[in-house]
Amino acid sequence: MATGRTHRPATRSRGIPEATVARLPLYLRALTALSERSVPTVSSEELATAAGVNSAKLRKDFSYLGSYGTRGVGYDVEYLVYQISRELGLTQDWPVVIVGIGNLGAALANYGGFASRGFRVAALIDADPAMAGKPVAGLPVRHTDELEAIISDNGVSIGVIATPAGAAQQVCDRLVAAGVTSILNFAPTVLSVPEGVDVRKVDLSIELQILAFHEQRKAGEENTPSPVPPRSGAAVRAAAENRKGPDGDVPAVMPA
Amino acid sequence: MATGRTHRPATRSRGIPEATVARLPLYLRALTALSERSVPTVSSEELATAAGVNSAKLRKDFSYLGSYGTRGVGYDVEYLVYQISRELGLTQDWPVVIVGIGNLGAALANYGGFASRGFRVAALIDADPAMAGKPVAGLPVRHTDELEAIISDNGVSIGVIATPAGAAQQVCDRLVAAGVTSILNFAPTVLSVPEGVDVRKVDLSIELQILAFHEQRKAGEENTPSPVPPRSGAAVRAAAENRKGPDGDVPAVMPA
DNA sequence: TCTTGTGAACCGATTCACAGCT
DNA sequence: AGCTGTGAATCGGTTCACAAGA
Repeated sequence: MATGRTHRPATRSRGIPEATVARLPLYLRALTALSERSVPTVSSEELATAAGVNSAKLRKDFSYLGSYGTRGVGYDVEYLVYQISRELGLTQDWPVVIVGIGNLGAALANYGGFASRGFRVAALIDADPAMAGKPVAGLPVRHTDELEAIISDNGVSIGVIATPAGAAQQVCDRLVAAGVTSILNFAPTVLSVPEGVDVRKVDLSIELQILAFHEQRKAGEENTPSPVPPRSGAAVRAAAENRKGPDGDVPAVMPA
Repeated sequence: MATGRTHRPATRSRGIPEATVARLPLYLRALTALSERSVPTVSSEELATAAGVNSAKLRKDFSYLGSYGTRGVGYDVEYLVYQISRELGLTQDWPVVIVGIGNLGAALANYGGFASRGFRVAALIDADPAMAGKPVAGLPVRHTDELEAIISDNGVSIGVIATPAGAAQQVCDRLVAAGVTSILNFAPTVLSVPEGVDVRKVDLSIELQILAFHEQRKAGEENTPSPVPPRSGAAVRAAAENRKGPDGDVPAVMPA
């Protein structure tokens, strides 16, 4: 990595670990709840419990932001809410576009958590001309033709893709060409983007498959004598040759 | 962690790294696409590109499953599809329930990728009596009262929570009490579950906040002389005392 | 000759444990 | 006395680079 490394003398060097960044929203949510209950201060232990992490991790995370706590006391809730909000960039507002207003896109448009916390739905975009003009979540759906204009008119830098998998890459390309540099992808495809563009993926079926893996594991522990019979290299090859698995024909596995 | 450590003599020890498990669905998707195009074999390099990872990682991942490739040739697509499917537990089918049939729940119910790949929507459940009986995605919505019966009648072990945040924990408790041991949570809350229950979280607003963080970082690199003015401990304390941030009053940050 | 499979080095993140401050 | 902040140890995961094998 050849980042110009801002040579700061003694103070905290920029560069918060990615894992920490991913937890800041969690802390922020917990802190916001405390703030609403007018709790003035909170210890790392209490806050960690509320956020579902352990206290050492939380303290280390906060230490990357600066020394915002008070030894012997804890953290000032309001102050921390502000610091984390600022660190995450939530003190400014981010216009976002949602592309693909099917069931999921509509659900996202209606999702309340979207509007709060500095995010604002600037436009809903769909390729279906029949959708154009229809109001969804109080906004008229715009046609894909307008995509570039919408992005630049609103200074949109974050795009949400909720199209079918087949359309995702080309929508992505258009978003990027129009100036979007952060993408949240709900379509079950790998998107390729140029350097400098961030993509985050939310994939229902991947999550379910991960759960199924562990679920199967649990079931196996209870009643299987040997969880999976280990197979020798020879057996493996043989099975590969005649398209057979250890327990019968290879089943037709469904496409994504 | 006090897992009984199954002492297997020489053969591959059980225990696929979590990071690897999380990528198996990705490989499976890429392989399924190749399979549909009747591609017989694939090299680690090609498959890695299709799945959006690097080839060394992919080979290491596969090595945990066994020696399923052929040196100098690559991997047999059909065979690998089957092996990964089996490893993930997709050769059996998993009945799932979706609780909370609002916009999101309905979108999930309609999501095609759900039905394929061994997952079957056993029931849609909602607390609103007015919803009961209404068909969503071809299934009648059932009332929450029936939750326990539905779980046990259908042998459901995977539950999807798409309720508002406030209801999520109690729905979770009921699911777990009824026998569910894997939960996919779309509600923006930390769920607490007993040992042995897996929870995976999908959280739109967290993903957006992470993107915003990086987006802000990008913007800062272009035009800010010094990204964030470093603040001394004294200044920090002072700010905390009078509820002030470095650039004004602490703004009212929205709740989740 | 080509591509897999894997030790070994490396790197980031988590946990431990305690010094430092209130 | 109590709780934060952080070096040091540890762990899990990634990358490197090459030996093994088709």
